Amino acid sequence: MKIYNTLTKKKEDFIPLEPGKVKMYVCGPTVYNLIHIGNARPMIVFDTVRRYMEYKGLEVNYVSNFTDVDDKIIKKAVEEGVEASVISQRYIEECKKDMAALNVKPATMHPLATEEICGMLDMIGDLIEKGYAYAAEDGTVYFRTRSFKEYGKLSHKNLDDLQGGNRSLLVSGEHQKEDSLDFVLWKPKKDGEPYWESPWCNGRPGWHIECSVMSKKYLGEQIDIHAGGEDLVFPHHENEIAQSEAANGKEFAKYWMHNAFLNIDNKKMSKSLGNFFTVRDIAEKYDLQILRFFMLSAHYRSQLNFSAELMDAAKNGYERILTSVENLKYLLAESTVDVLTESEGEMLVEANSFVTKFEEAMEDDFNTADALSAIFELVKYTNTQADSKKSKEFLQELLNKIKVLADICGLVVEKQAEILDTDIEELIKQRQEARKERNFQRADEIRDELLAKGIVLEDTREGVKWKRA
RNA sequence: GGCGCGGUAGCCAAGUGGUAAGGCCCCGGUCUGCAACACCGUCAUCACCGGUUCAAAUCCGGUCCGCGCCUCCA
Repeated sequence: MKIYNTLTKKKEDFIPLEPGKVKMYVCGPTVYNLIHIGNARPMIVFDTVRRYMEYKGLEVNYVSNFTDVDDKIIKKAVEEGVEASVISQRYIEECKKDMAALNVKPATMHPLATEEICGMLDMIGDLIEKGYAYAAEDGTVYFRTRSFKEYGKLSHKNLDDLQGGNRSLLVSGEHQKEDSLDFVLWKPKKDGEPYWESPWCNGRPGWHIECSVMSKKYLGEQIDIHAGGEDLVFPHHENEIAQSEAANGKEFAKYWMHNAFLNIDNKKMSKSLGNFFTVRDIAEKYDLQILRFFMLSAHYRSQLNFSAELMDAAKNGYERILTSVENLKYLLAESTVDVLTESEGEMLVEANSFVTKFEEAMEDDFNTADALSAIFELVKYTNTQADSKKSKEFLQELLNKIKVLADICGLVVEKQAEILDTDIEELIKQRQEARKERNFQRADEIRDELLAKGIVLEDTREGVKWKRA
């Protein structure tokens, strides 16, 4: 299994610190609103990474936080006149609903920043003691960036460029820093803000320290994979490395994975451009499985563009897989042969080549676009070979293969048993009778009537099938 | 200014040395009362220029175009 490592800018063989086990930390969202579709990309991508690893028999300890203390949360709380925790709790619940709809597995652990303050105070104290951090007059604690010799190794920046290039960005209140590159570990509260007591001042943590602390607490001082959106490379992940490695004295994460951004109609998504979509917005128009399929149709490290046209194309592609699965289930019920024949055995060997292709794609830095193409080839093979004369065992094997591969991608391809309203059932029966009598006008009327109710009929060789539009 | 990424068919997207996967959309056909589904078939020489090589979309140099990050946006 190869993983592209931002740290080394190379694809590397994945070797877990502990054989058979994976410690993985994925930076989660700040919960001040419903999550947007950009937030969904890392969730889907890294959930797929996790699923593939589990498929390969690795035990994945997957930790993903919710940042529940932050300026934006406080701002929203002030606007609504409620406690910050009301806002964060609300959006954590909503986020979990969206994740479930996207078929993103819950993390092994979803820690909250506000519940890990003690650990943060410990780590900050430790950093001060070791000379990596200092408290300013007003109680703000800063990390002494230049004291960490390897600072910049992840984002491949050198400190002098950073300082020189950003001198103009120095803002007021920064004068108390020893160096403009220093970043905040702990900051004083302002009026009306939530705060915690600390040796330096009543205040709250900086953003970066929480991930260092939660990662350490739930996964240990050294982890296998740390992941997130590419915008987090600098400064967030760079700062995490500085904090963790300075405090723990050992390499923090072996592999750093970053997904590229999702654009909307070729522009960066932003509220001011009016092209901002929450996952909930998309759910009104599409089954979220289609969004997941769409996200996996490109490599996670390439920029992906979102548009209604592309979602419609994704819908059609995704349904091609569903149709094949439905057909297999139908044939399975029709088949009267139980045992696999020799020629069917040979066909399964051929079908297996698509499974191999799928795995090879995933082994190569999780090339989901290529992996999906392997599923399509398997689907094509299935559509060509499967018919009601084949044995149940053969059909079941094909069905299993498709389901297993789709499940690695987190795609649900089996519609849940839907219950027909009795009047719909009755209409379908009436239409069949009309067709028998070659009263096609009546048959079409009924079909249109059902279509108006969102029921699409298909007269296949195997009988009448229906689905919701 | 610094660092980095990308330009492959109408659209999306794999492929990083040996004569272009897959999906969507068109078009022709089979099946079908029709439609839908499915199947068969058709559809590109890989931004441009030059170089290396027996051989390049794939390596090197240049040009044009698009994009990202550079202190809290996934």
